[in-house]
Amino acid sequence: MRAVTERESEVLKSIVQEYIATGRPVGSRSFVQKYSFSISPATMRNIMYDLESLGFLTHPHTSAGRIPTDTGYRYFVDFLSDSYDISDLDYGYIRDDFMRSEVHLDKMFMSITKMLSSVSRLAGIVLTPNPDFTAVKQIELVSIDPETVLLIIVTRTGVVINKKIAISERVTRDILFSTSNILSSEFAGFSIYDIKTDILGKMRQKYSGSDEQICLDVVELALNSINEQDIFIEGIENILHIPDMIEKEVLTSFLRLIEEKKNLAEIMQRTMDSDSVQTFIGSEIDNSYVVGCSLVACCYKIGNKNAGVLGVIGPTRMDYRKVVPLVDYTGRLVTNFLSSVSR
Amino acid sequence: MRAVTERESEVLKSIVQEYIATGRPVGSRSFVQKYSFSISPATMRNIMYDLESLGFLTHPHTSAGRIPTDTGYRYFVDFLSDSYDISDLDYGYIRDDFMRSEVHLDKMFMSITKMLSSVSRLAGIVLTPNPDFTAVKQIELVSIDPETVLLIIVTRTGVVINKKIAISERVTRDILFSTSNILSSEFAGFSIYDIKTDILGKMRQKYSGSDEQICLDVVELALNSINEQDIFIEGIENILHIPDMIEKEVLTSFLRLIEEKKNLAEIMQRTMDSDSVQTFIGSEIDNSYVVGCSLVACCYKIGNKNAGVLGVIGPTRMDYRKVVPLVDYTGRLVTNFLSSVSR
DNA sequence: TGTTAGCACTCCCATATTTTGAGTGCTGAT
DNA sequence: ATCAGCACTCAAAATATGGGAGTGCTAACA
Repeated sequence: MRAVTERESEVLKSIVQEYIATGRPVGSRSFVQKYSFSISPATMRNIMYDLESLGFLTHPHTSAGRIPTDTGYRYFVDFLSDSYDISDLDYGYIRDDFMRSEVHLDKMFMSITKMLSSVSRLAGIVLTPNPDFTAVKQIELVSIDPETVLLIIVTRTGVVINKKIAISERVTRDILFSTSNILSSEFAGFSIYDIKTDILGKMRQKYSGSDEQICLDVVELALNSINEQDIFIEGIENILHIPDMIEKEVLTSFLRLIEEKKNLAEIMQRTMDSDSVQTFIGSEIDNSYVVGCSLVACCYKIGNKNAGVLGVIGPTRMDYRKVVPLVDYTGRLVTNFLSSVSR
Repeated sequence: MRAVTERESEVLKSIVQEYIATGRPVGSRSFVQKYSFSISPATMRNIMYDLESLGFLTHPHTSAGRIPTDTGYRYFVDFLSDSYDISDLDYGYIRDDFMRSEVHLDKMFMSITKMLSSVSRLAGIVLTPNPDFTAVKQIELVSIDPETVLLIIVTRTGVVINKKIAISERVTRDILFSTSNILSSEFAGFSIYDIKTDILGKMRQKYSGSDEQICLDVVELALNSINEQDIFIEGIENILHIPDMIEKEVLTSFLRLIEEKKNLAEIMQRTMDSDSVQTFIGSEIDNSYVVGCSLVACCYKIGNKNAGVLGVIGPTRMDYRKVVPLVDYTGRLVTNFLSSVSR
């Protein structure tokens, strides 16, 4: 497959933009006119034909204008879309709004989700931080009945995680207390990830044979089963006011997508490796069923580790030039906030 | 306004049933035929006319059949609908399914919500128990930094509630520890409600002037701010496959309803006073905006106090004969489960 | 060889027109 | 009270019709 020429690129870019703006198939004549191309409609048709052979465009029926394929959007987003500059969009008020919001972390994420949705006029989505990567501030063991111990972890971000642990052997309150102290002093400042991969091993040697050993084992088990990532979605009703979505197939795939939160979390996770905004267009989201929807997402960090993901879900025909910088900006905002709060 | 005659009742009942089944306005001729009424269509028209004057029926336009008004549905549900018998519907498998599910309470509620949605083919909804009414098993205070104490409450149902408390005055670990012990012994077995209304007052007298007094005050504050009721909703996409819902107004009001979880929780709360299944038809849900949606809900208990609410949301034209017993049955199921688990 | 005008053809779409069928409301007779 | 009969209504489906915006192709031109 041959490369795309300069002129073809330019045309493709304009076609995608035009289609994003109007939602109607783009035909040669009016398009040449509107965008003041200095070529005739006939030439435009030839270019369109070529772009179609290359897989970037298609038409709904013989005598209709062209619309972008998923591949076309992909090429547009990767190479052609010049995002608006943040400063042009004036997101200052977002920051102000945001800073006024409560310190409670869950509420913060909820308000971020709402904000993403209301600014983009699409659905906002936030995956809360993977606790593995947040630094532990304090850790505590509390006996709640003879066979159960409650493990409480307070993170630097102020989140409280608790996990019940079944404990078979008899462990006295004193042992719990001393283990708590040991854990707090040894774990403080490290992330759960560090603890699991590194610290626990060292401690096992250090305390082998002692009474506290028993506790260490179950604590490890408990740490491995921590899985407190939540997903927030807001603005579903925005989506329904979008004409593209009324097509039953599209709407169904959207709803199935957001209802299967577990699956959605996995999809979001794929962003975790990257530091920049990622777009998932149509079937790229989930090769099975998704039609007509796209996801724009990026990570936010705690410390210097990617901890969670936030973004926007909407129709494939969305204004990436605006959505991408919005997601980008919001990501940085959350990153900054979390680093200020977990200090 | 005069009373409804026997015959009118019978006709109304059949009309509502017919409309629930078909979704099409019920006209006199075909209706008389289908239901083998021994009257002529003309007479039927007269009856329909009367039912319309009474406010139970309406027509979409002059030459269309009749459809029930919200008042009509209300009358139907209150006086005319003979619910299916549980045994006819064979919900045994629900119980089996359910008993196989995990003991973790959140997961239990989630699976109940899913079950309600999949059996009714509508949206299932569960309001988790008001912690006020669940008995406290254990209570613990843990210092997490000089100005903050974490209050941990474990309920008999195994739910862990935690609440950060800002504490201004210097409180030593020892005082926290002894307060924890006092709280655990004094509170154990009582509900948070009991504690707030009764126990705390008595304790204040008992410990007035002591070091622990300081803690008691903040604990009271913390108890008052506990508000851990969650709402689970599942099966939203079921709703979209229902022809009644495609009307934009209906769909929007449905989505606005379920998106405003806080508001929805309040609506569900209204069921708390009653021990039987409640139906909210159309505007009864929320006198402002709701059109075409109904809520069928009932309470489940912990001990003998109504603790939470579960139910089904769907179009007003839903099959109450099936939905009502389903909700009823599920409520009992959850009640039984909770009493078995909190023993 | 790339560009373009011209032309035949296609097909959607909006609009109007007609037909059909299920319905109502009324009236006068039983 | 009940009901047959009839005129009337209206939505929805089926059927035209014209126009507009589009494509693809070809042949000529720079």
